[in-house]
Amino acid sequence: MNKSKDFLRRIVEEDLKSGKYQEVVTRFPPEPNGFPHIGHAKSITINFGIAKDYQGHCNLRMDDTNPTTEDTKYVEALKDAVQWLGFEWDEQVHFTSDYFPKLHDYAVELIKMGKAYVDSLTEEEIREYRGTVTEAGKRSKYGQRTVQENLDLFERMKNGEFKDGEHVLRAKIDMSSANMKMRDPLLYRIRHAHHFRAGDAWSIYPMYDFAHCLSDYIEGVSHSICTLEFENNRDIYDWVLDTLGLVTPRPYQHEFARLGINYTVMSKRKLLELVEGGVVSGWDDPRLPTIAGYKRRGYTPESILNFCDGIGIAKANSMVDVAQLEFAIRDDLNPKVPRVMCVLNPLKITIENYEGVEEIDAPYYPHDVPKEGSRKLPFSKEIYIDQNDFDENPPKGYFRLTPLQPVRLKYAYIITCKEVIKDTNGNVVEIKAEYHADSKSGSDTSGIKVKSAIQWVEATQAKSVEVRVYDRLFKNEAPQGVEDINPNSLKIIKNALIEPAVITQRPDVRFQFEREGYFYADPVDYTDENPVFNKIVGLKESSSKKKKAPQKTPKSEPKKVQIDGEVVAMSEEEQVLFDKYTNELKLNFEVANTLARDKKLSDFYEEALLTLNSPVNIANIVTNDVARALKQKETSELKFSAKQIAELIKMVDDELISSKIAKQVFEEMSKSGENPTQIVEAKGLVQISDPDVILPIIDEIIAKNPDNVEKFRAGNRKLLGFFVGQVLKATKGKGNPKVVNELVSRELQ
RNA sequence: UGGGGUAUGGCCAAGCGGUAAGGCACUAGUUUUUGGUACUGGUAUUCAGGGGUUCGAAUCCCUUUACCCCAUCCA
Repeated sequence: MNKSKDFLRRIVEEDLKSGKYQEVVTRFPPEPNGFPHIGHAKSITINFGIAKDYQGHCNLRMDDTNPTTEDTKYVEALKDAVQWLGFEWDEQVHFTSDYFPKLHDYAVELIKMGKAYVDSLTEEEIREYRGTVTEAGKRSKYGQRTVQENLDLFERMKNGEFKDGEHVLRAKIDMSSANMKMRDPLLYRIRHAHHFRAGDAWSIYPMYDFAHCLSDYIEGVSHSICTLEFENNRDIYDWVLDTLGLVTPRPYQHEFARLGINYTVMSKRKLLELVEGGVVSGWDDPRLPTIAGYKRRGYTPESILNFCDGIGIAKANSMVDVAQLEFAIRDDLNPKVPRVMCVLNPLKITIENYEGVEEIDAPYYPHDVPKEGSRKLPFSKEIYIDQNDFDENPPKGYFRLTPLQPVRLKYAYIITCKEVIKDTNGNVVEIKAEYHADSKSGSDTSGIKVKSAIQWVEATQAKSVEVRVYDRLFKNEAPQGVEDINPNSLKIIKNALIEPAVITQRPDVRFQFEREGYFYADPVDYTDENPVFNKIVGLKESSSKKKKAPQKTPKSEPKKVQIDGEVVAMSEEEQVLFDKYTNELKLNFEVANTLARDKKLSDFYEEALLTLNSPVNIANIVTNDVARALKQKETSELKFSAKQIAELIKMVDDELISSKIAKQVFEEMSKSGENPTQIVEAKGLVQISDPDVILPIIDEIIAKNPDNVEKFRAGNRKLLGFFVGQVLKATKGKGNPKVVNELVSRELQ
């Protein structure tokens, strides 16, 4: 139960530990312009889950900055989703629109700072001026406007003096930024539209990039968690808060990968298409990946939560297999719901040697579900079984009823087929059978061996019900649109037959129809007169039962050959350096190449060489470790000098310390800037090479790990690293690894 | 093409220089009056490819490749 933490929780823990925040505050910030889907559920479990885990809190905030697309019906759906999943928000639901006045004031402040201006270019011009990903953009001439002008214009925008699109407010950042998002992003636009909450009070509305960070700040959010596609927006997020001088504690944005599931679509646009195009019956169509859809289908909140928990949180775009979701719901329902019998495709059986009626007591739960409850099953000479449970010409390995193979009617008797009656088309329409009176379940003395027990219903008392059998909405793993719709995603069975107790006793709303799957009494269409059940998910089927299993070829794909791209040629200058390094200094090709191509590195290297003539070892540490430090910083920002590196390598050359220790010292040095010799002395890092000291430690480790020794001797050579590591750890890293390695392998023989 | 990300089994995903976790899927067996469940076992000589550093690399360095995001007055 030591499940490792995801990267977000790790960040939160660090921030709490370092005192950056006293309390973690997150938020779930959907735009109320569509129904929430399971991707939102992931976000909800992350945001509310983290708040819960660290005793913080999470706000539910409607990001309602675009009056033309949003609607209050969506906020209800969003609230419902959060509640259904079992989370609570503090006091009230927050709305970005509540902050419009504050947001406006911040905008004015920015203008006064000369950091925002009113632009009056047309929409098209703005696009042109923005440039492209490879070409810089250029600032509009309106960027020259004075603070006074901007203030005045912005005020008049607010007062509704202009038409939509006449002006916008933009941040004054950098029109040539490599990050397109930073090319003077729009902050406010004019919209003479009715806002579902703010009414007609505003004629200007803030853009996402301006409103979101400030709303987070206003609410005291500590960790603003969003999906990957906002990575580029993080720069604006920081810019706005920094520019306004909104410091400690202020929120920081962190991104995770959104959820993708195969055989379905998740984008709001595509979902909307399906709903509006009438492809599905509505936002709560049970085939949709919407929360409303899952809810209507019969999924439990627990199953969704467990699913979200199971898939993890990371930054790699991924596509989760629906099988994982199906597992979550089966796993949740299996120990909870009553088992009942329902025949989906009825086939009449007449038991010729049975007379009268009886009632059979049958438990609602199987032996492995520790729950109580039972019902009476009527039994008579006329019953129905499922068409699939009889086969006149069975394939090998068929367990159910055949002309030659008897079968048990679950909880009741064993029957044997006597006659198969067909219609004019050759379809089996009825079976005449005989039952074995001494085979009654629980007191079977017949000695007949059957391979299966099947579900059945008594003909006269069975209730006719409608069963809606759902399958995946799309036939493709990564569907593009309606052309990929699975034509068989909904099969309505009007006259399925169910045992009477289900309708009369109503022991639950969710059931397992034995040997079929899990079903849910449809919360909308179910009535006592016309009961309707939705199939939630089928039972898992072992491969032997699957008819024509869509056998996926295991793998055996030829290994992909990866083409190497071309490396940029060296400049003349670099080439000279490269030749010198390989020929004179005898550096290996790769090291020389790295050094020669990087001016910062080669300069640093040459300087270190001045102090110590150990070209190879210095080259190695410079290309590997110094290079890492230099990735983030300039040479001048480094805490250590080339001279100190030389000093460090001197110790390695003198075998005073191992290269492993050298790395450790290097880390220390790059943090503190202390002299390497001092670090070595202060920490007593001088290496131990004396076998007399090392041997006892090795023996101890060997004595402590007898099973690993055995495994090693059995041929698991990888364990050598384990032992060396243990010994090195015991010497606090001071053991001479080369010596330790030799001694360990000798001792283990 | 500039910038920002990401690559670990069929699908997710841990791992942060010292024995490649776990779940789903798959598979074999045991139990079973659900071809369900439960239980037990099997499934990566290898971490996108190639080099380098190191006694030791999925982890550090160099390099190549593939995929995703950014040029809405959407969020």
